[in-house]
Amino acid sequence: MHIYIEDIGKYQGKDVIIKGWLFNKRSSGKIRFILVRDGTGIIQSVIAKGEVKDELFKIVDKITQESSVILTGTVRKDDRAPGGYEIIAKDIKVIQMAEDYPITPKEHSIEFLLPFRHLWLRSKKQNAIMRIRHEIIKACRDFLDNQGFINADTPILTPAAVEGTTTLFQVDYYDQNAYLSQSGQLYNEATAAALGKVYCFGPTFRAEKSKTRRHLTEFWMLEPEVAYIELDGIMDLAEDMTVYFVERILEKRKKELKILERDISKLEKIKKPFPRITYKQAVEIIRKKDKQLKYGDDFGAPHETILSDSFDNPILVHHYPAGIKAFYMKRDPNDESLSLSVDMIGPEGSGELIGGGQREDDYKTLLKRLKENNLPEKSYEWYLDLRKFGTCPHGGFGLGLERTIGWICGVKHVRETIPFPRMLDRVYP
RNA sequence: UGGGAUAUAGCUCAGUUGGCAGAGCAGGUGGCUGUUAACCACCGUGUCGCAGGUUCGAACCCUGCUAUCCCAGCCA
Repeated sequence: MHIYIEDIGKYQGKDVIIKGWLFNKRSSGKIRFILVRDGTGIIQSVIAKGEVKDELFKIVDKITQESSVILTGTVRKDDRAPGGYEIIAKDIKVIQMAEDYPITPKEHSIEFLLPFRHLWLRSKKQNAIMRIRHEIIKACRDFLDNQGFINADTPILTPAAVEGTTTLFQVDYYDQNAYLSQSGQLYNEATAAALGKVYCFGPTFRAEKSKTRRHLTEFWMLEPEVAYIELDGIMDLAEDMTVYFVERILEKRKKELKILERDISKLEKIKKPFPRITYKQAVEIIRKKDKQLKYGDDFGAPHETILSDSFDNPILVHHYPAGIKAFYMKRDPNDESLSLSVDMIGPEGSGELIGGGQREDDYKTLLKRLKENNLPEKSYEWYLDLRKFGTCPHGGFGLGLERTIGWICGVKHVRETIPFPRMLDRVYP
């Protein structure tokens, strides 16, 4: 019976079939140990001379790393085996003998590994990161779905910029130009007014000349948007969702965190309530360590790290000056210079994980903002309509998936948190 | 787009004052009946990033170029 290695514990004493690839092998006299991986785990198999056909024994000596194999044998509990179980081999069928696998069992540099990303994904740590990525996605979706959110995805091909055109990828769209979406937010506002509570989740594209450990040109963003919500409610949502997926990872993916040598105690400290501080208070905290920063400046990466080092939890920074936020942010009725915006700065220097806020919901004010930003009114006609036909206070946020995974996994650079990273100088493989 | 660094064996790196091109790992062969990144012995491997220059002599010094990595702005 074909089984997966992650389920091996259920088959003690039984004969099973494992379909996978050779991870590594060792030998000692008349006994051979092979490690087979199948994507769900790694299992050791023992091949002893005299207990199997001589022919099989010879094949084992020849199998190369990453050759595809089908292993048949009996499951046995044994403390000497990594993982606690091993398979006493009865038969091994080589589906294809791999030649000179480039990623040998030793340390490699990132320069070497990146062009082999298609193979690098087979390694233990990358496997663990991808499993955590999957779990975070699933947890966020479950969290939103349980609260009655509707997944209403927004287009990737869009007619115009959301916030300026310099950072957009342009594509030919029959006889006109289109752009790859850099946010689903504006469309989210339309679906929120149609469905109440919505989210979109998909790839977003930024043609920024960014070459930092927190940037990809193609990344995934989860964007919830809610009708009849105000800034405090948006912060509650961001906080609750974060606590939810952190708990889920600690519950279901401890094994993967261990493979990644992640300090779990840091994640166990994530508890409600998160500190909520105004932009002004944040500036004061940062200025204790960096006098260069002035009120009105946006935070750079080192500033975010100073902030995150001051707390165990993620920090919700709200009421940024309107000048450093997008045109659609609603202004604070008590102070027109401030926006009803919020960013969530992740712990341990993981950076801005969430950006969002309450949207401008007044037709005349929004029109004025468009003009101030020299945005083409015609392209935004449909967006303005949302303020003409039953406007209401509403808002939401965007969560950067790769940065979130980087934080949870304790991986510094976001390129390892997506199967195939797209960066300024890299679109292969 | 700036600032910093690197480029030597398949990989990770060392290479002293300018004087024969090195090690570990991976690979190959042999040995070992419970190995855990197994171990032991033996074996092979080079456009020293590219193009010039200085020098009796350059991996090393000088000039230019190319590529890559790190950090940052913009942002999620």
